[in-house]
Amino acid sequence: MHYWLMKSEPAEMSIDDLAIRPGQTAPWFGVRNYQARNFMRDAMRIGDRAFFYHSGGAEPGIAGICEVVSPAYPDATQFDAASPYFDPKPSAKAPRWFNVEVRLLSKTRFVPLAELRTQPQLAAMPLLARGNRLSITPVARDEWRFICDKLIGVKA
DNA sequence: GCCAACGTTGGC
DNA sequence: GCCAACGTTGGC
Repeated sequence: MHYWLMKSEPAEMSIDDLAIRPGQTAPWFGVRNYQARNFMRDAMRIGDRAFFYHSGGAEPGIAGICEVVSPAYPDATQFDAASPYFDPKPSAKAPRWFNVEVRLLSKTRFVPLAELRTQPQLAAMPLLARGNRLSITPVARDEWRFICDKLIGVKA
């Protein structure tokens, strides 16, 4: 199993929005970055865990824990001219963008980005790298355990 | 609202 | 294939 961190702007979809969806499940559509797409398409597996991270809001940070519940499949919004995520270049035969689906496992104590930055054990996280903008980043097993055990207070 | 950092585009 | 220009992300 692999671990991830997935960013969502609360205005787009917050942890509470996810919590009230049918099955507490949502497609992670709208990723338009090749590196993040490749993580979803090539590396994510059903059963992988991910931190649900709020970005762009008043206070960024980890808000919950999710589980990957589907393989990656073509992101429908790339074909939808009415969607802000519309991309004219891909075709149905050659889709460019993919998404998995995630299910909420638990809403957690909110762990602010500023708190993550103070932890030496987490210094290598891509999330904390200077200038990082990737919306999906891998989390190492020991980083996952540390955040769950020491910061959130749940068993990893 | 600002701006640093980064990815993408497109002309050559 | 290079690289300047542009658009976007996201913390502050």
